[in-house]
Amino acid sequence: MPNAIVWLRNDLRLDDHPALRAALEGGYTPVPAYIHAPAEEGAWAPGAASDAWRARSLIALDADLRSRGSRLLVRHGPTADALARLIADSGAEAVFWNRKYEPTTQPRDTALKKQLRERGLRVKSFNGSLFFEPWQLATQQGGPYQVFTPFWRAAQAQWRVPELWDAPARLPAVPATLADESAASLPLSPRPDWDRSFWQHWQPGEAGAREALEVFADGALQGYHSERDRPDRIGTSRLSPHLHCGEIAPWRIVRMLEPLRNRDNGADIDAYVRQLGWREFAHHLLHHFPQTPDEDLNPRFRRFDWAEPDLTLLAAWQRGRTGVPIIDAGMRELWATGYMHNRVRMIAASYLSKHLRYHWSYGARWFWETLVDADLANNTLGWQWVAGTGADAAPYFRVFNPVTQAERFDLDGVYIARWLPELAALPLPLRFAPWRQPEALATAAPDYPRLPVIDLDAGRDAALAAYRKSGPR
DNA sequence: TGTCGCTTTAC
DNA sequence: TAAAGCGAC
Repeated sequence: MPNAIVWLRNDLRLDDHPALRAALEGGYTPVPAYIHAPAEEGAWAPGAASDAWRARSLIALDADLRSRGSRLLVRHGPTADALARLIADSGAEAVFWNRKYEPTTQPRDTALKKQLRERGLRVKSFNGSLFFEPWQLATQQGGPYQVFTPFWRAAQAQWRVPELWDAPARLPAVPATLADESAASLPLSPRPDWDRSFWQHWQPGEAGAREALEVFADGALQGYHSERDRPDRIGTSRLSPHLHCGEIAPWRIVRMLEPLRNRDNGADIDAYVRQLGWREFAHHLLHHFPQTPDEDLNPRFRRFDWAEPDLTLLAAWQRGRTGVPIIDAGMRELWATGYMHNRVRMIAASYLSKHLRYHWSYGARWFWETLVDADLANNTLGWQWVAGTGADAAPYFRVFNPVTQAERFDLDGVYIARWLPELAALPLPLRFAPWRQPEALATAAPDYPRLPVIDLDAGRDAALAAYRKSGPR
């Protein structure tokens, strides 16, 4: 059988893998390959936490391949050279991959496709990660959607969920002449190993993704619609890092959840699928507005009076020492697990971009380095949304009050107590705003900040004043 | 997927 | 006196 390179990127799975399927159905021996080439992703090369995740995911993928008689080839970039060498060494006649949509990698992949075809290879790319290609949905005028609701309405009108496809139990062996390099040898793990504590919370890899889906389907799905905002509960799917690496296809999630639909959980399933819709929307926006990882989409903010970050305060935000418990709990959850509950992400992001008035890109960069689910489309949309600078964004004047939010969503203070154990001794209303009783705080937690780094009222007022000053419209 | 301050309404 | 309603940011 002729060989076909199956170039793996953010699709580290075997089931529901269009490129792998195309190789097999085309009568090829798949040669699965991963090429490490972070420099080609420019300023948004994967951050440390998602690298650490990917290192484990690659090892899991290699094990899955080996259990079926194949294996993963690992190579170093430049990608064009690594592919050329793989093609030469294997005599491959075809190259298949699933598309990525980032502004740096997409032009690279388009150019590669052209070059490889000119050399007589059969090359084909597929949609391996989205319900819709980012260019597929368009407004009546033919432009991109900038508001989620009409985007989602259009998506639902054309809704089609791909068939599931299970990879065969046996795969053809990769030619023995192709050299091995262990996935474990890639420089993807942070030093020092700050990620050590992550892995009691996560199992990277396709099996881990499938297990996370089962846990969600049997648990948090019931009541997801209301509980997903509760950081103190396991109220979310926790599938985001698995989705980011492509360890599971979103259509498999939908196909697994839909049969569970009953009288009680219809709103829960709809609410979850709607979140997958935001992921689609994020990719749609990144495709049409490729500058948005670095620039405000709304031009009004070019003349907005962002504050020059004080590096000490920025570090306080990063490491959970702002003096505002719900934010510090979230930032410490992030540091300890590589993840933060979505509701808390919004509260922490609002504080950075409004109370502190730092440009959201400082926060986006920190999340990029520390989130295991860091995804350029989602991270960009999320930050521009909270900061009020993006598409269909919360208006800038919508300022979250972190005390009110904590009272509403962490009502028993359990989340705060979990990540800020030093505050667990404080009684309830005080735990949300400990500066209101300095003596009690000093006794319970002598090392915790006495006051928020920015006073809540003063920060809010300054943000609103800056917004007014940035002009009409 | 907000907050605040003010007014109105209900008791 | 407090909950509910409303407009402005």
